Amino acid sequence: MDVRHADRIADALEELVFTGQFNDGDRLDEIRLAKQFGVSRTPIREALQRLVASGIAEQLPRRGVFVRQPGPVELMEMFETMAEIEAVCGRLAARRISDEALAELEQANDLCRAAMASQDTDAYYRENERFHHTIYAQSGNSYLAGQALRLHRRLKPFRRLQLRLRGRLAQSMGEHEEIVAALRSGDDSRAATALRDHVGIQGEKFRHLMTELRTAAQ
Amino acid sequence: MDVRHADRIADALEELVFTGQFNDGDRLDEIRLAKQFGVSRTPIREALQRLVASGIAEQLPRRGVFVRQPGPVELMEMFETMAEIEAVCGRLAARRISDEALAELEQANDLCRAAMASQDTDAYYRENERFHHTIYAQSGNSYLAGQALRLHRRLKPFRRLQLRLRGRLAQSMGEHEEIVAALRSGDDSRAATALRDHVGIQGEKFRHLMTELRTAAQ
DNA sequence: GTCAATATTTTTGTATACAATAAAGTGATT
DNA sequence: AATCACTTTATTGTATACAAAAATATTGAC
Repeated sequence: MDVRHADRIADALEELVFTGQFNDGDRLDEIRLAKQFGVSRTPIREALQRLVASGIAEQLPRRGVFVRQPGPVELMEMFETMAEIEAVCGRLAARRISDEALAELEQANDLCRAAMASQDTDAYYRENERFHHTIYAQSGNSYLAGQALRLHRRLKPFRRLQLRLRGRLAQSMGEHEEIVAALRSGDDSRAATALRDHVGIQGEKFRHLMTELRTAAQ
Repeated sequence: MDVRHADRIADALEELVFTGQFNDGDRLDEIRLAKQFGVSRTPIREALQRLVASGIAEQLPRRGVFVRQPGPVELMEMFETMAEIEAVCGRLAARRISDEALAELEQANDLCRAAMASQDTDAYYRENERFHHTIYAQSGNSYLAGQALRLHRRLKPFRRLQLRLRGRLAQSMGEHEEIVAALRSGDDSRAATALRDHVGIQGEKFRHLMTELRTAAQ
């Protein structure tokens, strides 16, 4: 457990931002954070650099670092990008996926279904993540998979809100099955479409995300 | 011109890595760099953090920061990802592009052609970039456009090698015209395919990139 | 009381000092 | 000669000190 303070603090700050402990535009005060974490400014500044690099915060030279929560527009753009990237992963995976991975997708779906039945939200999220991560990996392009993973993580706190919608879980499960079927058949454009529609936010999903965002902001 | 040392140094180091002044695995010695740039270790360390964040270098805790040049496999993956992301930009742009932007694409193509005729390599690169950046922007998704731009920049040094291939420029111009035609017709899948094929590396292009890489490594 | 000019405080950015860990060197033992 | 323990050196990570810029407070004129 001998990890650099800077890394530990960066993770902690990320978590704080993601869980809504900071509002958009809040200044991340070095001295205050240093006292809070019981370290000097140096590791705090390194951690802040990491937040800036990952787009969670913004740096104004000689002014400070400010948290930057995505607004509705940017959030929509990020979800659209995620949908398109997952579609690409699916397109490539349809031609490259292994039988083992197909089995893993189905297993993840089974466990998702079980989690849904037993109201085990955590398990559902875990298996849902495994499902998507497997598709990223099966794109056969680890750079692309890394990018997908990165954005997936960035959107995590917002996806959480989204899935509370009544009946959404059952619909999501059906979409997962269509995705697996498309991948199994090797139909790349079908897989791309299925994933794009699954991840994308339109119609009811969009309306719901907006209301959730409004309430979360207060 | 009152810019932070750390930012200036990060840009300089990026440039040094991109222009091949460092080999894969080279350690970026803080003390040496500090003397070289005439500053203390502090801004050097901030700059190194930025390189690590952007994937140009890797950090091993309590060991140092090492430059990480992509090998042939990762490079192919990055080019494939670039091709797919450009395809996505094209797919979205086909439905969203403005008449002004279409005119700008054609102007960029005209200037590309002129640059080709007068052997003005710099002008060619400049207009080629404008062509692609315009398509990113016309995706109507500024987050996606930002990601595309980021990867485009990362691949810049390698694209330079690639385009030296005799006759490649003329072929590239033809592909540009097909892309514009697809965008003008609003045919999203045609635009996606045209861009994917244009950016992707297959057949002769692949073989050529590999030999260029081999010679560049020495 | 308001506004501008100036002084004070705060905060960032950089330099330096120090502590902890890893790497390199040294010598004894087999 | 090779290997292991131990010492020395070098390098990273963190703390602190200082300089410069920005933010804030204070003073004085009107």
